[in-house]
Amino acid sequence: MNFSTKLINWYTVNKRDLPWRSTNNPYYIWLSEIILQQTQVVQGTPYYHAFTSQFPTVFDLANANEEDVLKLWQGLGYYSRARNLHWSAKYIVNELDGVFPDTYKDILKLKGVGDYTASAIASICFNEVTAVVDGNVYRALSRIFGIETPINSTPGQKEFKALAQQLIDKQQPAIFNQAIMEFGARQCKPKNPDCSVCPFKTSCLALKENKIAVLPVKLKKTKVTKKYFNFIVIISKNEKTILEQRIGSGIWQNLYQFPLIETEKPSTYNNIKSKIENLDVLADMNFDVHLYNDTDIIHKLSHQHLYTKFWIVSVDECIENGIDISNIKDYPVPILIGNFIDKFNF
DNA sequence: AAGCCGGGGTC
DNA sequence: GACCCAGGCTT
Repeated sequence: MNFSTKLINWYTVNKRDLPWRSTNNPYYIWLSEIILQQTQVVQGTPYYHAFTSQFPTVFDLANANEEDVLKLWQGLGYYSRARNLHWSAKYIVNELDGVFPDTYKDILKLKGVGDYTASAIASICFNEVTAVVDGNVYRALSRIFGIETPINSTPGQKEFKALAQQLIDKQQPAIFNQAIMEFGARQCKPKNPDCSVCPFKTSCLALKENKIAVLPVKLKKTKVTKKYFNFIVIISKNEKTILEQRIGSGIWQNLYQFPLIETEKPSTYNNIKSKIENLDVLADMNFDVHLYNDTDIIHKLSHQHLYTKFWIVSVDECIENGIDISNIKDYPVPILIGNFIDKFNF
């Protein structure tokens, strides 16, 4: 039995019933693929339902405000995905008359769509024979074929793409692509896979040579840096607070946050209080400062650990700028801020 | 080629 | 703690 037949037989028996498997509509497949980039199915599924419900067509998404798209994306992370998704929806509507591109080459022109996502959409929706290579495929192929080329190197990416393209079932590329990803996710798992029930157990080179735990090979790891964040939560007499939109480069682009004072080292009360006094919005005002969280909240991103303090600043005067606290949940915020807003009793 | 970009889960 | 996730963009 050849590779594809073995794989698809396994898939037929073991596949999950997932919402996006019941459609070939490229708009829905696109939504699912963007949502699932670097995201597990269990985490992404609620967002898939939310997006298809709130934006049933590409026109609905294109007509939305970016802020509404970010709000719906809140909590999922990698927010450039949401901004690019919105950009591409407008591009499809304005430049393509709302017709979704139907070839790998044209799908690749969408922002936020790279080789993997273009291959997935082109094969699943349009039966184009373009092999997908995601984290699951890297793991499965590196083990079955005993390939030790680092998967995050340029030669590795080319080698695995070529191998997948050679293996793909040209009669049913849509099924093959979904099958190999599902196989990597459910059978050829990162840790402790049950190789005794694997359809490739007799031929898998990694199993034969006891290399399951060391494959796939990956080049180094990005080192994590520590940052010290102080969020200034202003509460005025007229029940307003200040939210600022993050602009420019860096994390959480275009999301909102309380005014942020970043320090080189853990801050002290006196240290922060003097900096709060210099905030323009509080010029010549009397206020009281107290620390909300006794111990730092450590928010972990992929390459930063944010040691976070929330400082509550009560102002016994009215402020003119700022937003009504009653409307605070309308703004898209990073989950670190969102958790605080949910817990804090304004 | 290397660094950056989230949040949640497993082991 | 280390590693992973239906990756892609910027420098």
